[in-house]
Amino acid sequence: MGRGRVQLKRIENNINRQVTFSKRRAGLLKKANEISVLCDAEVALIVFSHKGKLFEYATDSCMEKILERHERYAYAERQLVANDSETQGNWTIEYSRLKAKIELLQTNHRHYMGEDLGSMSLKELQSLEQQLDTALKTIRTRRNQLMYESISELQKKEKVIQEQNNMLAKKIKDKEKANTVQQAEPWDQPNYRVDASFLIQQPLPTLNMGGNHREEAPEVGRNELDLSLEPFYSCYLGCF
Amino acid sequence: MGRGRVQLKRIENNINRQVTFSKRRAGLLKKANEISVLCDAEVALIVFSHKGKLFEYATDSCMEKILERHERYAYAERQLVANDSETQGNWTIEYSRLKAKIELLQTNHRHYMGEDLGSMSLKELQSLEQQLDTALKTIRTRRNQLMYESISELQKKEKVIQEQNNMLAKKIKDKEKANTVQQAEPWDQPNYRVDASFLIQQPLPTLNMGGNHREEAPEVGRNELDLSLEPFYSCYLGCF
DNA sequence: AACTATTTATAAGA
DNA sequence: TTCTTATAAATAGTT
Repeated sequence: MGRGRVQLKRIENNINRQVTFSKRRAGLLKKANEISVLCDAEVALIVFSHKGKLFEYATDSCMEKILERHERYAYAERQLVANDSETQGNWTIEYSRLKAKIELLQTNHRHYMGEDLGSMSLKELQSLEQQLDTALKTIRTRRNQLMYESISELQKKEKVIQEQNNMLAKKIKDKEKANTVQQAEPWDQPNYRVDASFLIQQPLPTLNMGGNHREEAPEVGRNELDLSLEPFYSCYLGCF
Repeated sequence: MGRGRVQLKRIENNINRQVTFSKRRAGLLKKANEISVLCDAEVALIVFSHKGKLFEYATDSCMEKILERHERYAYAERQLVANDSETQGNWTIEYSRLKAKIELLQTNHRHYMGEDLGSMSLKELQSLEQQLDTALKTIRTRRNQLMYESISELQKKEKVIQEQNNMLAKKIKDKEKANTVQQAEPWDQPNYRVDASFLIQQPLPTLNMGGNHREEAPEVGRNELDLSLEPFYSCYLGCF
């Protein structure tokens, strides 16, 4: 169905594979629904993309019900030999089934956690790598947003403080002037002016936190933070 | 696809319904296989005919594996549904199920913690890596939140500094006054400047938050945080 | 089950 | 992603 014949083998081109997947997934789900409705059948369809995203369809949106029905069937087939109706045997069988299930779940989970990877195919490993990559991108985007907002806030604050400092300096200067008028002498000292300037002369901190950290969270307790604002802000002056 | 259009509703004629079911079932299974192969997807398809007969397709003939994977995805939803579905069932069985679920949860958790990874296949390893990346994102988001809170703290601190500035100004004023009274020349003293400068000369804390730790969450109580913001934020300078 | 007339699905290209 | 279009496929009705 298309402009060219389709070879029934994996599409190597990444883009094409993804596009084809989207289209065929839609088609498959549609047809699953159609046969379900037209023929009064019960259908459960589960599709995991190469990247691990889940898509599913189930008649009447009742996936669990169908899966359980299937499980019963599959189990019955496995136990081709007769069970004595609803007696103790059932319990034992059920128990065995659950036990097997647990084992499978445990194995799967172990793999998700990064254990027992020896049995994974290259395909599977590639899939995992892709998913992690995407997630990482999203996180970084969000972090950047948050950082940007924080910086904006800081810049605003910086302005306010700076103005206040200026005001303060000016006030002192005025005072000095008044003094001069009264006393003349001492205010002529060159140092006097300098004395007030400390208000805006902030030491630029040398920080070693730049770039390469990968840690999740700072281990620093919140309430013991040294909130010296000046150096903090100064860090960012060069960033914009 | 045929000589007439299809109404998306149950085919009432029994024969027609059965025939259509056969045809469409074959088509559906074929397409399920195609998307699986072409797009490297993992597909599970379960179809129960109106009469209850089971037909199924699973990528690599590994139905159980795919169903388990699905179960992991839908676990949260499952928990909601699971309770109703088997209330009447054997208590012992129900108990076994619950036990199994608990076990699964525990296993999953262990995996998320990074334990017991030894048995994973390459494919499985890939999958796990993706999950970890996602976790990493979440963690970083949380860190951003913490940073935001730190900023709030900074703002509070800012207030304190302002007050200190005010104090300083007042001090200067007093000094000046005293000086005037004494007529001396205290302003030439090198110490004068230094005396006031304490207000802005904060020790720069040396923080080890930079890079290589991998702990998920700081075990430090929030109220004990060292809020020295400067180095903390500087961590990010390299990130933009 | 086979056979087609048609409808659908979809590969490519934009 | 979405739309368009040429074609391949699927399939409804028929035999």
